[in-house]
Amino acid sequence: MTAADDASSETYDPNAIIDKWMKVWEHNRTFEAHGLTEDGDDERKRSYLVSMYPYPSGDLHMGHAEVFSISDVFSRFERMRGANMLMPIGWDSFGLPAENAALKRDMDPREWTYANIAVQAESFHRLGVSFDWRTRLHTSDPEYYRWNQWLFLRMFERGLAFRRSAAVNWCPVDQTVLANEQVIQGRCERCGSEVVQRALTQWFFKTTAYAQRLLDDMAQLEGRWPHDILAMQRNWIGRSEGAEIDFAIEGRDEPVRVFTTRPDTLFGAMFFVVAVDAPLADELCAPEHRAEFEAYKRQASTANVIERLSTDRPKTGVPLGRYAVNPVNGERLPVYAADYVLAEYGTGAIMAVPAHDQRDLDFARAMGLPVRVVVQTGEDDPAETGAATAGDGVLVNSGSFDGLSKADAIREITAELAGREVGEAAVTYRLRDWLLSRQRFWGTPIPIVHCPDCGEVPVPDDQLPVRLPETGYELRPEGGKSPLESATHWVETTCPVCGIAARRDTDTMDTFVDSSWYFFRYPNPDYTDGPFDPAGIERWLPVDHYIGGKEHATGHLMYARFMTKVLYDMGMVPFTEPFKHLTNQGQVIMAGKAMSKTLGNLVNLQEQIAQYGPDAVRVTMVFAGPPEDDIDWADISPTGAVKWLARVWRLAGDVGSATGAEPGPGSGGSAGGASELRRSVHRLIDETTRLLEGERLNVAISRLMGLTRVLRTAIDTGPGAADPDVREGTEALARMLSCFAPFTAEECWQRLGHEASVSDAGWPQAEADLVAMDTVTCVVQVDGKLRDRFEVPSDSAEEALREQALSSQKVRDALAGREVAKVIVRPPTLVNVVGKRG
RNA sequence: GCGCGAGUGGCGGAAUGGCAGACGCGCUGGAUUCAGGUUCCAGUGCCCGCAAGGGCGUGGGGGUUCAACUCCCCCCUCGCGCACCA
Repeated sequence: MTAADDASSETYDPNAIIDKWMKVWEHNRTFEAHGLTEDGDDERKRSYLVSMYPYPSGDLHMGHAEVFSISDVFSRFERMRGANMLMPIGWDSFGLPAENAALKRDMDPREWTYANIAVQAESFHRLGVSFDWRTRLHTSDPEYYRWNQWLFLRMFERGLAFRRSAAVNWCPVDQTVLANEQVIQGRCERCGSEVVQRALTQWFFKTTAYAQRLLDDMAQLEGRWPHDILAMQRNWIGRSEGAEIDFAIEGRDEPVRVFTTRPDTLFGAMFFVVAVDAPLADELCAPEHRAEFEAYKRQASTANVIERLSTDRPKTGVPLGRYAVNPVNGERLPVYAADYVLAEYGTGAIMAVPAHDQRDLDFARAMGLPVRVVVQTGEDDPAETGAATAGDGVLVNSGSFDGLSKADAIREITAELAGREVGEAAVTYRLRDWLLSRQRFWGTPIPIVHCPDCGEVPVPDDQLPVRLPETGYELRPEGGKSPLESATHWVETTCPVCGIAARRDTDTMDTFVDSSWYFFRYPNPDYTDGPFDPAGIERWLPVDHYIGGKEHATGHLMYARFMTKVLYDMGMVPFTEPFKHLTNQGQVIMAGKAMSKTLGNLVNLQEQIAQYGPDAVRVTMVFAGPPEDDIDWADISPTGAVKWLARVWRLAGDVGSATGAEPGPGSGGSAGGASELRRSVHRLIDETTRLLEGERLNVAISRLMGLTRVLRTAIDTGPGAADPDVREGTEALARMLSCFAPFTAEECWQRLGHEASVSDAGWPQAEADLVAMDTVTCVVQVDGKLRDRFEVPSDSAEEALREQALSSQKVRDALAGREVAKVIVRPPTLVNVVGKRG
């Protein structure tokens, strides 16, 4: 009876078609961008879509499947719509896990890394991701990290790369320092162990010099980056406005400067606090307090970061036996050392105003120090309640400034201090410089030679790259020393300037250096005259659409923005922001928890693919919810996707094998004579298109499912499989499906009698006159509640709809005799009849 | 503590001021099948009712509006980020 009977002897085998189409795409170079670095005659709009590159730890996992499934929908959609699309792929192949794996197995990190890359590359092929494989790069290749070194040297020349001693985050397990961005709640991001503070000499990039620009340039990203990422970055940069104020110190020539956001509370300063780990504390300590101070300092430095972070910990500190002088009233303020003041923020010293700062009040109460209210807010006395008052109010106990509001007082007191040159308005940021040196092997060697005579000497450009030594020595880091220290032949060199014996720097770079610019190199990964090809930059950059997880909000994304601004200042790129549009896909979790080996709740991607096929896994990921939402794999199953894809596959088989219809575009024709089927098909094409434009991928799939049902019904109970309108709809379905399920879509396209590739067939065009509705359903409400509905011409006038509604029996019943107070008409879809009350 | 976001059927989710629950999963019933972990059809928010139909319903409370899942205010719960940043 139906054509389905003819095709029913075959079955849909999603895994049998993988190799076939992989080879076709590769042979036809289907997904290669046109003219990577050369001008061509290609008139199409160029579009550059980048997914955050993977780290090669083992095979691809469910998380990768999600990012790349989503990315591939965006990319294929744009390509089908006529863009000259570049979707590159590379590997973030330096880093700790490779090194730890190598140590465990007693092998070279290179072996482990490149073996994993090979596995992942094959898995990407089998997932059907439409990469241009010519872009492939690995950051651990000397041809790549050479340019990390080159960029480092340019930054060194500009004073943006420098070395200094600082209290740094130290992971005792991984035996390396960590950037602030890599410390999560006091723990190492990698291994989860508690981070401790150590004083070490380390390399930094001067990100603080770009704090204001990182903030200002967010204006370019507003609306095109997720709102919460921008909020996190703004928070992370942490701009504070206030004043810097000089306090004279008795017995010291130089005053000590403090930063405060509340210069209006200066008359309420009752004591003065210096960060216990700041050099200033050591300097200011009077001899009779030395023993007590040293004991406290020791105690504070052994506290780990987690303890330091706990906000409700009682305040502690010791007096230093010195006095600071308040510049506005000459009062002598006792100086304390305490660990609640941070050495790294502001100037490492504060004026303490217990009445109006909770921390200062806590400290004052612990130490029995006086409290003086200087802003009358109407709240109860902080000395009694223990709650500092931070709100607006009127100044009291503040000499000639009494009576001023908070805002006025901030302005006037700052001006007064500035006039006497003991203070000035100031801005401070929470952002710290980027600590980039790591005491590990598997990273980019820092291209500096330490010469006993010349100091820090850059390795000349023509000697780059400084290659990592071959292994064969102890890789295990120890005691804060890089494993490279033990590669004696590598370390020992001569000074490039004076030629005497010198030593190479043995630190390697944070891998976030690698990832801060990799997207610039993709268009020409073999370029040898610089880190990236200017022609590629000109043609493809900045990135039109960047896709990746939001765990990189204040790390990678901040570093990439920083690096782009540095490159802009160097004249190497003509833009200041690298990523025009950012999408954060959610995570794939399992039963409410992140998947992890330790929890034993890993879902294996290859098993899922083996069971359901790559297309069903892709569709399941994309259909599960909006791209930015997490997917709980425990809540969903690819069985629905498999069923749907098989349904489409049978549909294409039925239409392809039906006699009487030739392959080709639909019959077209005028809207007047168009079938209801064609109208439905074109309406669904239109909706799907607009949903994809709005990045509503999950809803777009629901429309394709709807199209599938419409076509099935048309075959079974309508005009049949040979009908040209059915063919038109089925071909449109195959084309649109190719974004989500590329293998199945190719197979359908072939069953419909076409040559590969469906990806070259173009996106179906919805015809406007078919999309437009002749009639619509008009709903009639009484007092806002639905009471009736009728089909009306879509150009119905307001008056006609009003009359029709008022003559409805159901409306009259609902009114129950009440008079009509008002009728709201929204032609042609809604009438609301409002009855009189009472 | 500060910042951001979310709460809709048994589940994932649709609906961004105008028909709440599209689409899918699951479940129930039926058809097909030698068989079914196949396919197809129908049903599926809750309550009353044989039905027609009616009432209730988007975390809670208030408000704006002819009309609120949607906008505003308060509260509750959950998630994420930062966290002694002066």
